[in-house]
Amino acid sequence: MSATVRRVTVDHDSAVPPYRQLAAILRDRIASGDPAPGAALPSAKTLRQEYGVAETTARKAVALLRDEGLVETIMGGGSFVAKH
Amino acid sequence: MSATVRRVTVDHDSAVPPYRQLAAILRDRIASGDPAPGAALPSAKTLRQEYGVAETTARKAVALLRDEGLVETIMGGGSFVAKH
DNA sequence: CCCTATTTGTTCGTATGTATT
DNA sequence: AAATACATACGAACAAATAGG
Repeated sequence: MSATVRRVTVDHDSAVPPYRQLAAILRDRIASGDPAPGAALPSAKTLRQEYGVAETTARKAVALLRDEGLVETIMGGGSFVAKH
Repeated sequence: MSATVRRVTVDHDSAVPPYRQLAAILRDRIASGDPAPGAALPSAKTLRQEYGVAETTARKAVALLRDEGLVETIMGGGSFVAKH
């Protein structure tokens, strides 16, 4: 019974663009409760470091989640997981 | 009875970001029937030249209209005024 | 209240990939 | 095959809002 290992990185050689991959990763993290509703997502700068993408790419990923209503952003404050 | 002259350019010193100004300009143009429904908007490159903004900024303006359902974009083809 | 660091918003320029014409 | 057009990425820069001491 070997557990399935899921790679949690961004693959720049994939057909799926990095910003969509990162959005998917963040969606999964939120679905698993980390970060929890009301809690902040990592900053764009942190996402850049953690996933090896440009800061602008990280922002684009978060913007996608914002458009989906999954997160709410406060300018200068951060992006937070929506509660409802 | 002097007609009101409306400036149709992007002001980089305005509080309103250029991409929003350009989106408003294009909205007005579409509302006035130019371009007409089904017709193509100027390309991002043309918008760059006509309004003095970066191509990426022009794309962001068009993306806004796309999100509003005002235009439809065909990759490699162009952006067209929605018909309904 | 002030100063500083952090964080998001936006722009620009450049480069590459992919689809259309 | 070539030119045009959209999609995406990266890096650098500055503004504006926020957070913390």
